[in-house]
Amino acid sequence: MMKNILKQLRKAGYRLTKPRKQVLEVLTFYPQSVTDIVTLLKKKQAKVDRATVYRTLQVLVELGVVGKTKFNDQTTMFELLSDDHHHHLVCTDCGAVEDICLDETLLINQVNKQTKFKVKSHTLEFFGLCTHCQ
Amino acid sequence: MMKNILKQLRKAGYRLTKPRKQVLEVLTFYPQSVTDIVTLLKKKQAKVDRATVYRTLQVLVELGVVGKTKFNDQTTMFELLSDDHHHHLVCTDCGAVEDICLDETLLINQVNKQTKFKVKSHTLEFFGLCTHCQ
DNA sequence: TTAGATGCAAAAGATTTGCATTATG
DNA sequence: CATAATGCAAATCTTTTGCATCTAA
Repeated sequence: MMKNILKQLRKAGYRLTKPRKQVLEVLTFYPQSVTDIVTLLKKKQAKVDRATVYRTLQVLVELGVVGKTKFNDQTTMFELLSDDHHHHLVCTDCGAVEDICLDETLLINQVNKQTKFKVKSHTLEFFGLCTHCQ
Repeated sequence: MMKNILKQLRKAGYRLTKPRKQVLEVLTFYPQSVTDIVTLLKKKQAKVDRATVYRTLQVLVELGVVGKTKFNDQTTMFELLSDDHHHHLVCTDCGAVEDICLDETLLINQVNKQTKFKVKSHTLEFFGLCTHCQ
């Protein structure tokens, strides 16, 4: 998995530095804030500057390896992207995040029918109550 | 329209102050950043402090009169909500925003079928190229 | 060896908050 | 007239940037 990402980085002309590997080590398939990531790095004794974390995430998002999502409050979240294109169910009570796979072709079709706008990407998040909190 | 909002404010126990009315005057049905709003207010000679703009927007969002959206970059956007529940087509080239009305019941149904999560709200934005920029 | 990457510190934004003052109801 | 709301300034937080130093290739 991560091996693969490292290859992609190289292919794109980026160096495989220690900080970059360390950031990749703490990234997950669920969304984390920059602060989450920095905290995890500290816990692992990995001394990576916050600015470097930002720079690394920027590169990874560019490569399409990491997704950048905004939740309803303020926070920007980052997560590793798997092959399955999924969305989030965010609990507004406890903050838990569930993944869900949806078929959006119907939606995209609606857009194409209504306008000439060329859709390249989209964001879709759901907010509500998880099983625990309802 | 705005009369109606003022009534809602009153009913909720808020005072109809000059700053609140002035903010409402510059709000639109398309998304604007706080800076946009502050600039418009200045143009109109309305002296409303940035902090007051934030506080007012917070109240209006709470009342469900104003929608708060995040676009892909960084900026938080605010817009008056009309009765029609619509979504945005954001041009990644020129920044233009089109509205579009979609029927998401199919989507919500998919969610309900797959999980016990209780969906209260959702966000859905599309990014791509407008007719001009493609 | 050398250009790209990092750390650090400072800058730039965005948002929030405390408090004395103002003005709505 | 009581108190909710405002303006102002300061405090926080998030993200970006300049630059000297370091390091992967």
